[in-house]
Amino acid sequence: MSENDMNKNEVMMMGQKDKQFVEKVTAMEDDFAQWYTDVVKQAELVDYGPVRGTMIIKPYGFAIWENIRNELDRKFKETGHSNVSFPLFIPESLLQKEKDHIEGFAPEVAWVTHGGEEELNERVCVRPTSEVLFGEYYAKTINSYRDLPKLYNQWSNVVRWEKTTRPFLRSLEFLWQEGHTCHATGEEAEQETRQMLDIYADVCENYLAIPVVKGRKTEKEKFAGAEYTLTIESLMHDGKALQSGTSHYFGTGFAEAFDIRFLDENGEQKPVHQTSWGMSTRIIGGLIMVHGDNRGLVIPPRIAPTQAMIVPVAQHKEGVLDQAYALRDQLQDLVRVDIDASDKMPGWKFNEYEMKGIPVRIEIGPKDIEKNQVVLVRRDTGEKTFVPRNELDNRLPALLEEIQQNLYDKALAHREETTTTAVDMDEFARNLDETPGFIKAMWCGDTACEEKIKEATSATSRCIPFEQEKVADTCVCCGKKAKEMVYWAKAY
RNA sequence: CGGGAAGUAGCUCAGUUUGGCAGAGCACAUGGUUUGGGACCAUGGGGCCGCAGGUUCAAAUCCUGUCUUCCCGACCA
Repeated sequence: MSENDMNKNEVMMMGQKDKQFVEKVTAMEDDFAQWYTDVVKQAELVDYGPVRGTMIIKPYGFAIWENIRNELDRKFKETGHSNVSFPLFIPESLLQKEKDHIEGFAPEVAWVTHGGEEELNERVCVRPTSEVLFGEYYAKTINSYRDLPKLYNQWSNVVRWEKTTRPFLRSLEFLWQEGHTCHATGEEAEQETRQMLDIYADVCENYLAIPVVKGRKTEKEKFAGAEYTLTIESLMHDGKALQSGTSHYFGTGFAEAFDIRFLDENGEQKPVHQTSWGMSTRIIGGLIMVHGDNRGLVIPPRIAPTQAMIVPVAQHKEGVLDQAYALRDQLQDLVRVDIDASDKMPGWKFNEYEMKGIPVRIEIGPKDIEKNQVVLVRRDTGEKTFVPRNELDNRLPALLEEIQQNLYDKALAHREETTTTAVDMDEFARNLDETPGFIKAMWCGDTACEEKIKEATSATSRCIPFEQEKVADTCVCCGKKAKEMVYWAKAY
């Protein structure tokens, strides 16, 4: 079943009464960008801040971020990393120290020029990322091989003065984590780079139910100042790609610029080998665009702040609320369950929690109490099942797992359906137009071809996947001998 | 940064053409009746008409500037 068919069916399933609801959210087939904006607002994830491009992350949006954060943080700590907090400001002279780095970020840093009324001797920027702060600190504090490895991470906000902005996908300020590590050898640093990418992929696939392609960025797309950048790329519902997490290997480039040296076992001065890696609130944008539908958000159970919402029906009737609360008490050690006992109409609540993407709704009313059952309604398929109370402890967690798996399977199927191969530019352009998604195509390794492809189609190289596959012998653009297979797509 | 659209109650918008008392629906509060897909009746509260100038006896309305949001493009590791 194609995505379009699925959407039509979903709309049909809504029935007559929900037409007014549909008007609240633009249909994704009509205008995907508007659909995204509508969902973000209607699901109460964010509001806009007073400065252009800034956002207020509301309780529900932040709860989702907290769950993602907790999962990542747990894995960082399991792999030996420590959390720290570095300053918000970077003096200009420090930012200038690594040439490629400053060139990459200069166009989008925010500068502070005054403290109160007084002009500063040296202006300071608000961190767009913190490599230089960590670099300067490591230079002061690392002396011996015994100080290595240094495995630091920080959860912070950063500022990049973007021209156009959208909630989560591109905002002037965003939340993320940035890991910065130093190692005695290149091999160890490269292992770290890969390890962190694998953690990002794990969280994406197993918690957010977002399938990813792992690979390396081209020279053109890599991080400013890195030796190479590893990335996980995911595919949104509209066929555009989202860079979902990156892990950079710096070699000794920053160490040399910042003079981060250590004495090894033989008493020799050596530069450290570094990495940095980050994942941001941008991934929430990915979550919305991978799983969402015309009724709003769909949150995968493992990351959902509320996994099941109890909606009492005819709650004014004797015993209904008591039973509903008893149900919550019964379930709350098993799943993240909540109850809406407000005096809103049940239909209002149904729509509200569908908009918020809560994986399962549990209805309990007089008829259910009489039959000693509840009604479970899946958010992903809309399917209703009647479940005896004494089976609920087993069936509910099982259903949540099933939903989690189904969301991943659906997202993967969509990616597979829209991933095509192209051997020449005609086919490339046709695929991009007819089945927007990833295009697998061979590349000669020349940046000029990348630029040409971007100019002609507005698609960019997303990554050189670790899992290579030879789809032709020659470069899709210039026809010369191909070096490697690259995933291409229009990107966010 | 270019092109387009918009900003009036918490939300969606009417009113702007042709200057003359600040409006509706939803939401909110109170009371009552309701409750298996966005209930109903009654009463009530809520406004710097984005902001700053200007024109005028009089500005939501006309003029200038500016800020913000949305869509498209350019830019963006």
